[in-house]
Parts: sequence; C-alpha cells; structure tokens
Amino acid sequence: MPRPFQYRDSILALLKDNPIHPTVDWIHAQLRRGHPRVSLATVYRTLRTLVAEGTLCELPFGTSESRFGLTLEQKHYHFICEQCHKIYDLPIRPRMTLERSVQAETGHQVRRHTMEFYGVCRECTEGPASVTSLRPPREQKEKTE
Amino acid sequence: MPRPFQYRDSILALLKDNPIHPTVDWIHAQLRRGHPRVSLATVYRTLRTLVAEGTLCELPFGTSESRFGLTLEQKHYHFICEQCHKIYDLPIRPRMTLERSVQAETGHQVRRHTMEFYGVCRECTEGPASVTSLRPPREQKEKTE
DNA sequence: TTACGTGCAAAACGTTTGCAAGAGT
DNA sequence: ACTCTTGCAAACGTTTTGCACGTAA
Repeated sequence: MPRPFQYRDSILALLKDNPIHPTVDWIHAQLRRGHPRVSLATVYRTLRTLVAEGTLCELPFGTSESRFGLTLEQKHYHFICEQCHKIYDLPIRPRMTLERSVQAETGHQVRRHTMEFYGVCRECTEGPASVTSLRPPREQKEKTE
Repeated sequence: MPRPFQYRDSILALLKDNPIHPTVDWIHAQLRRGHPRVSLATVYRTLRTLVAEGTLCELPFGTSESRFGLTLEQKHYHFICEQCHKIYDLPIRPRMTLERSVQAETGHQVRRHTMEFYGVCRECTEGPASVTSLRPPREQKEKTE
C-alpha cells in the first residue's frame, strides 16, 4: 500500500485514455475496478500532488465538482458538453493577441487566459447509440460500481 | 405573496454598485448592514431565483465559492484578479468566429463560449494605497465585515 | 385564512485532514 | 529502525433543505 504513489500511474493512464477531464468520483470508481481497496482520500491526495507538480490541471468549471485532466501542452481551451458533461481539450492555438488587447483596453495586467465552449459534443449529437455517457446526470450520485 | 423578495432589489443594487462578482458571503455581509436579520439561506435562495430568471449569472471560477454578477448584455468575458480576487466584466465583443471554427474542427455543436483572463488588476497594480480589497484572502474567513 | 418569503438549524455535499497501520528502504 | 503512502473516519467549508413563523393579500 505505501509504495511511492501506488496509483499514480493508473490515474494518469485513466486520464490519458479518457481525455474528458473526469470528476474525482469517476476516477475513484474506475480505479476501484483494479484496486478495490483504494480510498477516495488517496485519489484526492494523488490528484493534488499531480496538480502541484504540473502534470495535471484542475478545471473549476461545472460548479460543484472539480474536474481533472492532463496538462497536455498549453491547450487551455476546452469544450464542455452540456449533455454528457465530458470536457474535451481543443486543438486551438492560444490567441495571445486577445491578452494584449485586454491589457491595453483595461489597464489590467494579463498573465494568461482560458476559454470554454459549451454545447453538445459530437458523440451526443450523432445519436444516443454511440453515447458512452461516462457521467451520470448531476442529480443522482451513482456510486454503483 | 407575503414579502415579495424583500432583499431582491438591495442585492441587485449591491451588484450594480460593485461589479466585481462578489461571493455570497460578501453579499450577505453587505446586506446585513441595512438588514441585520437577513439570513445566509435567504441570500442563497434569492440569488438562485435571480439566476434562474436570468437576471444574474453565476461564475464557477475560483473553485471554492460561487461568484455572482449581473447578466449585463452578453459580456461573457471576464478578468479575474489573482491578488484581490475581484472579477471584472470585459467590454470585449464576443468572437463568434471562434465558435464556428471550433464546431468545424471538432464536430461539436457549439452554443456559447466564455473567456477568462487572469492576472493583476489595475487597482492592485497601481499601488497598495488604492487597493480596496473587498475580499479577504481565501485562507482566513473574515466575517467581521 | 391562505400563501409564501423568511430565519433558524440541521442536513447534504465535496474536499481535506488526523491518525494509526503497513510496505518499502 | 525510519520514512512515507495509505485507509478510515472525522472535520471542514459551502450550499441546500425542513420546518415553524409571520407578514401581505
């Protein structure tokens, strides 16, 4: 149990295979398939460490629960599906011009910026058949499995 | 109806005079100056109603506490000061072109988008003298008002 | 009287932390 | 031995809710 970050790589693999910026609960549930004894606290602690070292980024969107994803490059633009609640990285290059114009217009010192697009993702649009809704609706907390 | 939203207008006035998207605690503290008996639950309930009717918008940034502001026009771009934690509306017109290009590149149906710029606001930059830090640092909860 | 906003307290929810235990060195 | 992660449960901060009250119709 007390190996230096027993679940670290498993969590990273999960996030790599599921680039949807899952919730902690989702990660915990998936992790328990292979490690039935892993506790939620450990998942939180591991995630916090990974964020601190820069491997992961935490997204404050979605209001209630934190969402985590790999810090791939500088992709700070996201698409958030309002139906299945997945969060995708967007392959759009940062518009640094915007930072300059905001700074010029407001006098605020801009250090970085983020961007979120909301809508319905392709999976959800193309039909309920292909939907692998990995996230239960916000109302009911599904802890099963 | 008994007291049709006794505090509704006071809250809206507060938000209009302080376009910094305050926390619920800040709103509650300010409101108690004129209405010493108002409860936090009422503030939450009123804010929820105002958000539901579209008068206010809730910002999920800042991680821990929800922030609220008036739904002025379609200004969905914000500047977030990492020092005093104020959130300013940005007078930048929406870049609708971005929505179209994201939709074209990803196949996701884009309905809207938001944008956040992070840095240090002009007030904080121009010197600590002019800083009216309306928000205590996240560590200590200052209820003394 | 009825309806419903309100205050209060408790509950609910996500997240963090204290502590003892166990694996690795 | 010593270190450090882990599981468990309790604590924590934010938000919601149950319930009785009281005010406006």
